[in-house]
Amino acid sequence: MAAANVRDVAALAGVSVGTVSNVLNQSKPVAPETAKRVHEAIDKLGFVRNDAARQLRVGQSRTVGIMVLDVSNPFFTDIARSVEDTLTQFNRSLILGNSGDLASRELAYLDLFEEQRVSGLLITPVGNVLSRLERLRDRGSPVVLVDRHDNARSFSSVSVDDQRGGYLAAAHLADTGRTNIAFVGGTSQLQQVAQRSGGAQDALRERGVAPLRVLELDSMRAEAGRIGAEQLLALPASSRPDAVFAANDLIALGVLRALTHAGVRVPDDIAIIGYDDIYFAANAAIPISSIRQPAWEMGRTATELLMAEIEAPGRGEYQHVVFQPELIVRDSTVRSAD
Amino acid sequence: MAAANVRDVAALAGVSVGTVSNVLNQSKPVAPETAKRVHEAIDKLGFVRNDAARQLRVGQSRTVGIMVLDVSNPFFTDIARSVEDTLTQFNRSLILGNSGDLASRELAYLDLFEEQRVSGLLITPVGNVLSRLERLRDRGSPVVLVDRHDNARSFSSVSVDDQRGGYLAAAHLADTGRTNIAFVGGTSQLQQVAQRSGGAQDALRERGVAPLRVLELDSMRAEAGRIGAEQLLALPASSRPDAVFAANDLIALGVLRALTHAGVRVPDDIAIIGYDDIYFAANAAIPISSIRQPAWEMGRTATELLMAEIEAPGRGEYQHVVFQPELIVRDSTVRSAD
DNA sequence: GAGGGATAGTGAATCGTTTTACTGAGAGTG
DNA sequence: CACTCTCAGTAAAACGATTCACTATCCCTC
Repeated sequence: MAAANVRDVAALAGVSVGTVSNVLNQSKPVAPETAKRVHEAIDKLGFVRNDAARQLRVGQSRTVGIMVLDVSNPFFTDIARSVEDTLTQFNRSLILGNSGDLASRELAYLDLFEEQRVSGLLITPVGNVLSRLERLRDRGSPVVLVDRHDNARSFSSVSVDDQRGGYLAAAHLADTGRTNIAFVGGTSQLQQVAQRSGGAQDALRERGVAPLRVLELDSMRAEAGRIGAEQLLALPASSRPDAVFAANDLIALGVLRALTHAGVRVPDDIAIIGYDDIYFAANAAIPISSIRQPAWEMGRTATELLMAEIEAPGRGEYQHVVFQPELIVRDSTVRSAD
Repeated sequence: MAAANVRDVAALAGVSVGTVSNVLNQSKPVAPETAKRVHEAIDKLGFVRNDAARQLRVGQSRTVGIMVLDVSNPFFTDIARSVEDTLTQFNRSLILGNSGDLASRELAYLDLFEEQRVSGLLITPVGNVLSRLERLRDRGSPVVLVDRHDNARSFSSVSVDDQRGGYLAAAHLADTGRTNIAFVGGTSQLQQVAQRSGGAQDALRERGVAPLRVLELDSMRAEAGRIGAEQLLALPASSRPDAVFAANDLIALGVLRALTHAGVRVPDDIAIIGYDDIYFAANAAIPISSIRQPAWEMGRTATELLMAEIEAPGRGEYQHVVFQPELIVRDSTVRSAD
C-alpha cells in the first residue's frame, strides 16, 4: 500500500539503489540491459520519485518562483505564461504567487519560497523587501526583478521605461488639445506608478500645460477606476478634467465604465488613456488608447537572465534590460474617422 | 556562510533539537522562557526551515495544487484567487499549474504534483487523467474536480449545471426571435463544451427551432472566436446564422470583434451570447449577454471539500455540489431601450 | 514519605533520495 | 606479465527536519 521507493525498485530489478538513481538522473552510464530492468520495475511498482528527499539531498529545488502583483491583470498572466513557456525549455517548473498588491501577502510568499529553497525567483516587488531578496540571493536563489528597474544594481532586472511611457501618454493627450489632465492610479509607493506620473508631468511641463491632478487609490484594479471616476465627477464642472491618464488598463476600464454610465461622452467630454495594452482594453465599449508593454518578451528575457544566474552562480554581474513602451492610439482619445 | 539549521539554533539557544522543533510547530508545550531563547537564536541566525526535510519526514507537503485550463481566462483566475483566499485560513499555500487546454502539459504538471506529494489537488481536467487522479488520491493526495461533474463518483466535485446553462442561453436566443443559431466552442472533448451545446440543443428542440450549427475549434480563447466568426462570414448569406452562442466569454469577445470588424451589426444582424460572465465581456464594445457562474463560491466550496478530505482522510464519501447558472441579458442579444 | 501525575526537555531513529569512495572485471599497452 | 584505464555497479554516508520513547523535576495527595 505504501508508495514504492528506490529501495523497492532496486530490489525488484536486482540492482543497488545507486544504480536506480543513475538511471533516474542519467548521472552515470548504465548498461542498456540493466536500465531496461530498472524501468520495468519502476513501471510495475508505479514508482514516483519523492521530490522532498531529492531536494533535501541536492539542496535546491527544480522549481522557480514568480510573484506577480495581480493575477487577475492580463498583463501579469501574459508575463507568467511567457515565463512558464521559457522554463519548460530548461526543464523546470513554475510556482506562482499572487501578492495582490499587499505587502503582507508578499512576505508570506517570500517565506514560502525561502522554505522551499526555490532555484530562483522572479518578482515584481510591492513592499520594502530588498533585504529579504538579498538574503534569498545570498543563500543560492538568484532573483530577477520584473517590471521594475533596480536602482541599487544588486539584482538583474527587466523593465519598461515607465517614465517614457508616462511621457508618451501625456504628450499624446496634450498634443490632441487636452489641457486639464487627471492621473488615476494606485499608490505612488509603486515605482511603476510614480514613474508613469512623473514622466507625464515632464511632458506637460515641456508643453506649458497645467500639471497633472493626481488621484492616488489603494488598488490597481477596475474597481479603483470606478472610484476615481466618481471623485472626478464630484468636482465642479469648471475644474473637471478633460482627460484621464490611468495607471493601467484595468483602471482605465473602470473609469470608462463609470464615466459612460454617468452620461459623460468619451472621448468628446473626457479622453481616456490606459497602460499595458491588454486585449480587453482594445475591445472595450470604446476601444482604449494605451501604452503597450512587451509582456511576452519581458517574461522570456527575465527567465533567461535568471537561468543564466542559476547555472553560473556567483558572478555578481547584474544585467538591466529596459524595453521601450509604445503609444497605441484608439477611439478613447481621438474621434475616429474610421 | 551555509544556511543555519535546527542544530545550530539548538546549540545557540542551549536546548535540544527536539525543543526547537516543538517551538517551531507548537506540537508540545515549551516554557515561555525557553521559547524566547529559541526565537532569539532563530532571528540571530536568520534560520529558515528547510521545507524539503520537513516534508520528507512528515510525508506530505503543506501546499495544495490547482490546475486550471487557462490562466488568461479571468473566470479561472477568479476561482484561483478564491481558492488562495480560502487556503490562507487553513494556513496552506497554493501552487498553480496551467494546462492551457493541452493534455501533455496537464500530464507534466500531474507528474510535478505527484513528485511534490501535494496535500491535495483541485483540477479541471482536460485529458483522460482519471486513473492518474485515482492513484494520486490513493497515495494520500485527495482530489476535487472543479467545474466538472464526476460521473464515476469517485471524487468530490464542484460544478455548474452546464446543461442548464446551455439551455438558458439558447432559450433566450430563440425566445427573442432567433431561428438560426450557431455554437462556437472548443473541442467537445471538454465536458463543459459538450454539455453546454447539448443543453442548447434541448432548448431548440423543445421550441421547434432548427438545431445548432456546431463549430468546433481547438481552443477556448478569443483567437478561436475570431476564426469561428470568419467561418460563419464565409457562409452564403442565405444560411448565415442570426445568433451565436459562444462556449465562453473570451470566444464571444473574439466573435464580436471579428463580426463588427466585418461590418455586421450586433445584435441587429447577429446576436451574441457568451458564458462565464467575466468583467471584460460586460464592458465590451457591445456589452455581451452571458451565463453567469459563481466563480468565487466555486473556489471556496471546492477548497472546503478538499480540506475536509485532507483532514479526515479515507472516508470514501464524495460530495457533489452543483451550482445553478444565471442568464444575464445585455445589449449583444437585445436592442436596448436604455 | 511513597506513589502518581503533570510538565519540560532530551537524543536517537527515521523519512527517501543523491553522491562519493570503492570494488571487480575486462581490455589495451609497453 | 604487470600495469594502468575504462566501464558498471555497490554500499554507506550524507541532507535537515520531526517524532517517539525516555528521563528528570516538581508538586500534590493519601
